[in-house]
Amino acid sequence: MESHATARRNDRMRADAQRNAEKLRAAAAELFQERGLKVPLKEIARRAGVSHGTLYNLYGTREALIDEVVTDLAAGRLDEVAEHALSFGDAWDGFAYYIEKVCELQATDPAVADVVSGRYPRAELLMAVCGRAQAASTRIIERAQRAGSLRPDFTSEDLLLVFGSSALLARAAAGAAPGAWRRGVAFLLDGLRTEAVRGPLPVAPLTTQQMYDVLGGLTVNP
Amino acid sequence: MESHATARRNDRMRADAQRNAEKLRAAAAELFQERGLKVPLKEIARRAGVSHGTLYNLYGTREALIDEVVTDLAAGRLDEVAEHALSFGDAWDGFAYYIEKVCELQATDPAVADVVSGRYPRAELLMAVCGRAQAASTRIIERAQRAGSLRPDFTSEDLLLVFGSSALLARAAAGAAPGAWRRGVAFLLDGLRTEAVRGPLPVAPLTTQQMYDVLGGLTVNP
DNA sequence: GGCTTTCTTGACCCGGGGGTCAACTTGTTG
DNA sequence: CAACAAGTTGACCCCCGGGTCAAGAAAGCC
Repeated sequence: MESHATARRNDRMRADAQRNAEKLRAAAAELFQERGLKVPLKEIARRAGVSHGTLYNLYGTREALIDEVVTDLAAGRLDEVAEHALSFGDAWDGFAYYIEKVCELQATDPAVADVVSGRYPRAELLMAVCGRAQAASTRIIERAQRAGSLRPDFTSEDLLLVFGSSALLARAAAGAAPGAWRRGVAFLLDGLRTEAVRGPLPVAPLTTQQMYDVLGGLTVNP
Repeated sequence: MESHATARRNDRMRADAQRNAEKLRAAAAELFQERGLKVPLKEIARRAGVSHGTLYNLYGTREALIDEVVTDLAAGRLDEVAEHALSFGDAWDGFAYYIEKVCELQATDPAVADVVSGRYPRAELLMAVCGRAQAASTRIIERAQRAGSLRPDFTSEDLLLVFGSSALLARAAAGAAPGAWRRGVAFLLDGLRTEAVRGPLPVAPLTTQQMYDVLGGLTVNP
């Protein structure tokens, strides 16, 4: 069984259908970036100037639309940040850059925030992006730890949780205090240096599975 | 004009109304503690074994119910923690105790989390509690700063934001990784000591108003 | 016990979001 | 240009949560 959108694009679609698909892509991109990945589908259709029935017909699910519209953009930006972080001469600087930049991306683009932390597990391409990002951050973390500047008890699961809560904070503060998240990140970074360590951590690190579960709940619960 | 619930309790209510009010209080207390202050009112009525119409009749608004049921409990616990924090010989230890304890309260009781961070600004008594808590944390912070152990650029607004995001994290992690928040708090505390400071913070502290706005958005947006 | 007043009930309204589908339009193709 | 297939539309369904209110039940008072 083929995925909805994929099947459609391989076969030849009628011209108007192609136009509509394009309008929907554009509208979705806009709204995802403005308000995150869970904007009402009907609203996307409305902005595209198309019936919501058409959206369902062309994409079938929100996840297909996400894969179509958001994944590449997010992937590009995240990869770029990770790559640049690894190019720093000083491992700590690279690590700090990575955290700040990712948090900044999240703060300026709710869609990215949802990619990093929100979790749309049914969006396959998206999940691939997450996997790559996870691998990159592990490299960045381990590099900084090998250099002795990042505390050794910090794990990449911790990092994801940092991203998750920073994203929430940034979103809540977007109107009243854009940039507030920078203070939080700054406090945290100061606490992540090896010299700042004052004792063992109170609980064991999360497993990857636990981390996914937590992230999943982060944007769902409220 | 008198508030709904207050007026009702001063006049003599019919016996069955009193019983229902009590059943509703009990159900609300349970559900608020289980799932936070925004459980559906109809569900509270259901658990109380009463029509939702009765709930509206007896309390009128969610806020009145919150004031009736949650405020005292939350106030008691928060006051107690603050008081104990100030009784520590070492100012830093008191500060650290305060943060950890409040976060723990939030993690074990979603209602408290909503009191501390979620914001129900129409619940008057609740807001009084928030004011007291705010005052207490200011004292705790300033004490630790005077002792030289807490970094001087940390404000009570920062503290509230810490509480806010910790609450979200704790709630998301409640199932998969209870206690995960402790790692976050530990990292942060290490970053809040004066010795950890590595430079000036990137942005100015929030005003109290900004902080309220942010907190308000924290539990609303997702 | 009857009569009044108070209270409770549940059907009903609203809006919002997700999702489906018969009837219609409009491309496309011979 | 006609006829068929492809695509579109919007009315319709669902569930949920908040909120109201006329009718009926129950308490209290004499």
